[in-house]
Amino acid sequence: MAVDQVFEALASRPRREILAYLSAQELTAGDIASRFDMTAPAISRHLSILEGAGLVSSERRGQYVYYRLNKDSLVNTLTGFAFEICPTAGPLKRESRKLARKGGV
Amino acid sequence: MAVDQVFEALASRPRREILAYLSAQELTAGDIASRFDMTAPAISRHLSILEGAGLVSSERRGQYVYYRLNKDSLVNTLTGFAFEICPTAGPLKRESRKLARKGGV
DNA sequence: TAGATATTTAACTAATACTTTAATTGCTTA
DNA sequence: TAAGCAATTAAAGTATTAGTTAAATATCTA
Repeated sequence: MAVDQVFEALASRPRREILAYLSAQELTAGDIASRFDMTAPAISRHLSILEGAGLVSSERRGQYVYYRLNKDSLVNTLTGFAFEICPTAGPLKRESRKLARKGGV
Repeated sequence: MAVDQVFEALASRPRREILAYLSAQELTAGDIASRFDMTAPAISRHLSILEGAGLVSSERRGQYVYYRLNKDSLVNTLTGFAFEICPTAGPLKRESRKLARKGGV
């Protein structure tokens, strides 16, 4: 797993915001660009960094390129790191309880 | 919470390694520097970035400055972000189950 | 107090990253 | 095929970052 690239990719607020947008639905590059005060090439670069880190995937459908979030990749990297640094920290355990109560698998 | 600073701080392999070292025990700046092929001033900078992000704390005791990990800060930020992006992703739930089974509070 | 050790700050250099404009590629449709 | 939209790549400039050495600050000890 490309931990270096993941953390590098996350070290940018616009890139984290892109992930947040993609968490709700897949979007075209243009959709994403329209949500930022930034040129299309700039967004394209950010997207390629996110894709290089394995955090998103892209698929061309006709004229458009659709991007979607790779949720497992993101969560695996973050929790993997968190557990490595801090195997039994409180907050994560609290989240765990919450999920367990909800019956989340 | 300074999410920006946290992710900025984590976007550096040596800084993540420092956190890993500190996860086991508190260490002086010199202890840490001796583990890297880097000058003391460079390490000092890394430490101040980590401290600025709230990920570590420092305390001078006599001649030495001891650094320790702020576990909650790290885990809160990472899991907070992971849950924001991806509230019910598989891996985290898997970790949750594991912890629940162990009886981890 | 003088000297030695630990750490940080300052000043500088080299390498990276970000953004913009301009040019290019891929696809659609008239 | 030509025109037009979507998206990326290329080129170039600016800004930020990481690292170095040298100097300053803090503390300990002889």
